[in-house]
Amino acid sequence: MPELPEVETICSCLRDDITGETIKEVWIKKGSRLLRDTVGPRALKKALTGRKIKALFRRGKYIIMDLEGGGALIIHLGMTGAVYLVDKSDKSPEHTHLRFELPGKSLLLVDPRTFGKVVFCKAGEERANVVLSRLAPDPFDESFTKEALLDRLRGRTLPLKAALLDQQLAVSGLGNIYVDECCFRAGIRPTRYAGSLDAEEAGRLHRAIREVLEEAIRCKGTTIRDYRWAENSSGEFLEKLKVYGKEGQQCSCGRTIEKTRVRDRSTHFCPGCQK
DNA sequence: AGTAGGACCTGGTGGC
DNA sequence: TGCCACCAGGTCCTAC
Repeated sequence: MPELPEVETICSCLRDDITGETIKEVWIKKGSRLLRDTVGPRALKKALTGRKIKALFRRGKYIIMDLEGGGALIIHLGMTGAVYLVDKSDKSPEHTHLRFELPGKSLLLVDPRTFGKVVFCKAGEERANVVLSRLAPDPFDESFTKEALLDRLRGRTLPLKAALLDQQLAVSGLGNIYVDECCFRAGIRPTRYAGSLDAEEAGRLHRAIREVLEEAIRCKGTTIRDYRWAENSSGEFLEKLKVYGKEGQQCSCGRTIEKTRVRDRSTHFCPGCQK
């Protein structure tokens, strides 16, 4: 499940290989659900063919491919999406939705469960994109401070877990796995009301979010089920998880990790370490 | 406006 | 062995 560290890893792996390259040809899966929120396949093909890739970067969990001369392709990988390069001679695997022919290589977007999506923004409309303009600060953005975090959570009556999963509320880029890990590192129960955090706790949470994500990026993400950061490679953060998927196991403090549900999402915490 | 909960989707898994 | 219910969760939609 691609969250911020996985998306960051994908971008940094692909960046050098595709920046400056021209999209020679575009193939789109017939009736692809990933295009449900953007222009039709014919228009998309026309908009991309012959264009040079100017930059590839990330905002929250979104991948943004800037095109030379304006315009951008915004990609969200949902739960099971993957973007990677293959040889030109390689066949597209099952569930390939998009294939760009680049000089010497092919760029694939593969997504079995089609929770992901692709949106094309015309020149000058990139900043106006509805999704991106509403996104909460990126955890590594200067504007993401402990004061801003406290401020955004203040007065909220929803569970902290739900607040951190909301990409528009306090911080963007966190998903189910990293929210649990960040709350554990901060020593705060994810079931608490978001507005109940004091300044000291918000400071701990702020630091935990940056530390956990930095470490996960160094590990090239977490591999659980279908996520791969590139073809035939997997992240190593799985081994560093402290609570996610560890229910019934012993925490280093001696207590047993518990699993509960918050807003219908599996939620893991240590009753000893997290108040 | 804030909050809650269901829908979407399909591969993998475990029970029978 | 085969079948099937169930689970995973990011985001969007609707209801209150």
